[in-house]
Amino acid sequence: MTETFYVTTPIYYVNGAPHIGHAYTSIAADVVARWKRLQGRDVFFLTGTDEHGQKVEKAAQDAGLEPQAFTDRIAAEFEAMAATCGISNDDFIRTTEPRHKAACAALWSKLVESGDIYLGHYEGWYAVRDEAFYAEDELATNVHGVRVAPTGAPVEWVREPSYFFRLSAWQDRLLAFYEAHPDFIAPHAQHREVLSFVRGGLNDLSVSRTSFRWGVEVPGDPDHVMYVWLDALTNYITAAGYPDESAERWRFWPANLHMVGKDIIRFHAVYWPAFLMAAGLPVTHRVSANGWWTVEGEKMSKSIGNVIEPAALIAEFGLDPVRFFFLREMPYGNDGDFSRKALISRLNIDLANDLGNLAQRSLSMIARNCGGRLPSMPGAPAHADQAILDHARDLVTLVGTAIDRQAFHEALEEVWRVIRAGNGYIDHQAPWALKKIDETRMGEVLRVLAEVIRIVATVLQPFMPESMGRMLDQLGVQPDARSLAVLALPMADGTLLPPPHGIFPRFVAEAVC
RNA sequence: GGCGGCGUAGCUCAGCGGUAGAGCAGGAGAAUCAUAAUCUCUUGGUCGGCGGUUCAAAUCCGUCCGCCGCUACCA
Repeated sequence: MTETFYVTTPIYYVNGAPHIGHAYTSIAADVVARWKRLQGRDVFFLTGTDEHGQKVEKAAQDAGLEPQAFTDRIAAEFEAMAATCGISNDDFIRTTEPRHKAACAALWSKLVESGDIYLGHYEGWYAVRDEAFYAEDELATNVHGVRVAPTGAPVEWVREPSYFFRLSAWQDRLLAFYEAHPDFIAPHAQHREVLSFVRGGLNDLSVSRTSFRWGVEVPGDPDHVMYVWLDALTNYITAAGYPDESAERWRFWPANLHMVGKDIIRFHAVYWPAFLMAAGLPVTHRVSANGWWTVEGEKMSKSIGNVIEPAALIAEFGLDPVRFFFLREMPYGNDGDFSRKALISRLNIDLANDLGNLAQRSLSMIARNCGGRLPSMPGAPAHADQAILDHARDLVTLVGTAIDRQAFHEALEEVWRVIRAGNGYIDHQAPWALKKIDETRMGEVLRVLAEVIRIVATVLQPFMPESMGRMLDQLGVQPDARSLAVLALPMADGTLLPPPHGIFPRFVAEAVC
């Protein structure tokens, strides 16, 4: 039986339109999903939208719509974003779907049965304007003698009934879990922050609200709706069929990887494993947090007005260059900066000059000097032939281990070392000179290059599916021969190749007036 | 306040105990198959400051300076 692999994006909160932060996380998860498929794994890749909560209720009101109509609209935008970004998700889950509400209710009942949910009271200083509770020591008294939050909003003492999750009881078991699974939280800095947070002690978590209605109703107590994070996190098991553990998709649980933004690491690394353990379910293997994108060195925000929409970006530069840029430019565990200059530089130098041109110069020589047929491999490979072939073949392992650590930029850097070596190889071997003195050797050199490009294009498919598909087309590699396993087999000598066409045109900036 | 991260060539970063590295940018040369793309060589750093440990420190320890993150709900 084929080994399964279950990878998720976060479900995106529908209180605003998709931006490059959402697109980035989805593309990163997509690369993992596509890589695992290339490895031959049985992959389930999930994305979707988180549609409940007071903020959504309010955003709907502001838009003059019923919450469901509002979320239908925004959810459609996120589905469109997935399509625009070439996301290969196997399902798209919305938390307003009946299957999800059923899963939430089932999980809730399970947690009640296990004694991990109890009814109590939530009370504290609440600022209506901020929709947030504040601790006593955060408050100040203003000139009118009114108690106010740090934001200046007046607060009032609120006491409402609430269900609680007995999170405090899970501290030791969580710490034991982290110890037993040192790779559960990535990157390392996030791991430490979570650990320090849990070591600092955990309070029971309020998991229901009575102050608004837009949520999943608590079973047996319709005055309450579930806390949005309990609702939201459950999506990962809903899509696997929960509570039906005989469901066809249940074989994918536990998930292998939740890709998330660094702002929601805690929910995934603390609450989620606690909920799962309390429900007697196995815990996801790994939660990996990515950083933020700044734009031209500045924080991306609506007020600055520098929010970048993925669709516009892709329309201008093309999908694959944008995917490549995101994954190459964001160093694992850090924030990344988005700038037009950097994007154009990556497109022209890395894609057009290095990779595109390597393929074009190699393939056009085969087209013109070998009758467009793939020449034979060297009978006795020269040292230089063997060196670059070995280097290229190592990519399968190097890229694979980097992707397993979500170190996408390292994976790409490894591939580019081979591409640069390819350009060095062709220059040193100078097949255009060999043409006049040793046509057999010229053919061998071109075949080595074809082999290297084939490996490069194969391992880059998850990053740039469409353009690498075209590159493999030009190498005469059949669509069913593009997995990592097939790389072990040589291409067929004499294969007739289609005429080569440039894959990555240079981006020429419009003339500045 | 507590916990943690970062500070290395103009820029983005790797190295984390043993004669300072990569990519990009800059300079010189070569080549001409190719999307005027490529290749080779090269300029450039007292590795934030100061002290300590060590035969030897970007690399370990202390301290100071400067950024940044987390400290219960925006990817």
